[in-house]
Amino acid sequence: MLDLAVLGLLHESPMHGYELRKRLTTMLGPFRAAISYGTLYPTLRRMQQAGWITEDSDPAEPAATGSAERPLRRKPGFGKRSRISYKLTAEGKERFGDLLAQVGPEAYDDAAFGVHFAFFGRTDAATRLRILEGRRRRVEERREGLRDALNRAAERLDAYSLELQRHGLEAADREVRWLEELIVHERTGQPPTVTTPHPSPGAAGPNNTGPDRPAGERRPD
Amino acid sequence: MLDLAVLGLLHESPMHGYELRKRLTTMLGPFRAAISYGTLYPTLRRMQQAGWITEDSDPAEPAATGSAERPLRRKPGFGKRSRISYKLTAEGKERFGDLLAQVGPEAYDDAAFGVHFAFFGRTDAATRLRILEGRRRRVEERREGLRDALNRAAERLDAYSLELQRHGLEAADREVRWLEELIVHERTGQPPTVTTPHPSPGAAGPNNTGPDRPAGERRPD
DNA sequence: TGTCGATGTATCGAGCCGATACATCGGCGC
DNA sequence: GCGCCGATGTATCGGCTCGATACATCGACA
Repeated sequence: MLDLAVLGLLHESPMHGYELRKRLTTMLGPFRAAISYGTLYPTLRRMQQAGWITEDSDPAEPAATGSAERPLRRKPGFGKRSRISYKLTAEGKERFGDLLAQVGPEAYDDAAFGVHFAFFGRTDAATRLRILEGRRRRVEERREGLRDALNRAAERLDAYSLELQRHGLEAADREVRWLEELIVHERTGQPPTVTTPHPSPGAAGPNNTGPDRPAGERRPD
Repeated sequence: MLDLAVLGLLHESPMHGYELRKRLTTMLGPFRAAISYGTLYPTLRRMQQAGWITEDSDPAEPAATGSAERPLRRKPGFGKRSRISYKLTAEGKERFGDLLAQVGPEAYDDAAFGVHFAFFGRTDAATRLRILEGRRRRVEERREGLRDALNRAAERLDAYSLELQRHGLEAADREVRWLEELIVHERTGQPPTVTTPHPSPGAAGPNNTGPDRPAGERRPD
């Protein structure tokens, strides 16, 4: 889950941990609370050891400002810049493509679905459809469970528990309808968000005209 | 979080782990996926060591059915009953009351809020209001974050990310409105769920007429 | 008789979180 | 100029939690 998100963000441009966390938080906003540093930094180290990312010594200011050698931060009271930028390796890009294409049941969980969806612009149409339908089935099961609980145990529950179940049922129902709309749009080749204030002319639209694009190697802008 | 839920369920009647998990799953349905046994059993052991619960040797069938010895599970091929029922101790009831009354910021997280809400029938009115308002503030913050992200970065995001943010924003907005209704009902002394199919006459209604009831010792039925 | 799914208890490795610590930098008041 | 403070930024630790897995029992159905 986190791997895919980090690889996708670093695919756009190199970044350091702090910035990465901010982007992750907004990206996962609807589904998770936030990513802790206690999660992010071990993940970065693990991905570095796997060879998917490397430390990038200076992304924006390539030390050309003067003769100052910028000795790095490593030991406290010694050294300089405190930022460590990470960038994708070739293996990292490959890994990103693999993770985008392979869709297991774990892709239907709240957070994982959000990440996959956020990268739909780089995903081929067949995979998009599979993910949307798998997610729909997942939420439908949840909805039926709620509905059964409401019908079977209505008398045994007090008013507050009842209201909680009712609220959950409504939310699940709403998400199913949302997914259904998206699936229809996918099938007819329409991009989503026809109601968005900014139609984002041309450039930002996903590649939906040709189905089954290879889903790798696509410049963000 | 789990502690409160388990104590609350065992407060109604003794139960074994499997049953406990099923009830927890429906109770937390709207907010979490499910509680794993790898979470539940260590929690039960911890609560047992803390003295809040004890093993109950036979709740429904007190071995009076006959001379059949019901070989237990303990060691394979040795021993007796396979179910282990747990019940609350006096300390457990006390602990439950404490957890119900004390409301920190952790009570506003998705899952914890759901648990607190499910036990509102045993919570005094002042605490109910504090939890609802805290939760509202929490969701409002999330909503504003989403709104800002949508306004600031609308051009930089592709259509799918945009749609994801929009969907999350709508969900947050809806929950805020739901909370607001509940708060109004609390303030005017009305119980929730006026739109429920079963009005549940009398018996199941929470004690909302008298504010600041001591929030302990109340038979479920 | 066999075996299959539901019930039931239990553990393990790995992931993840909240709290915490510490360092740097720019701006603001004085 | 100077100190303080909040935002930026990296990092670790203990403990909770999950998914996978193992194993045992029981009723049903062929």
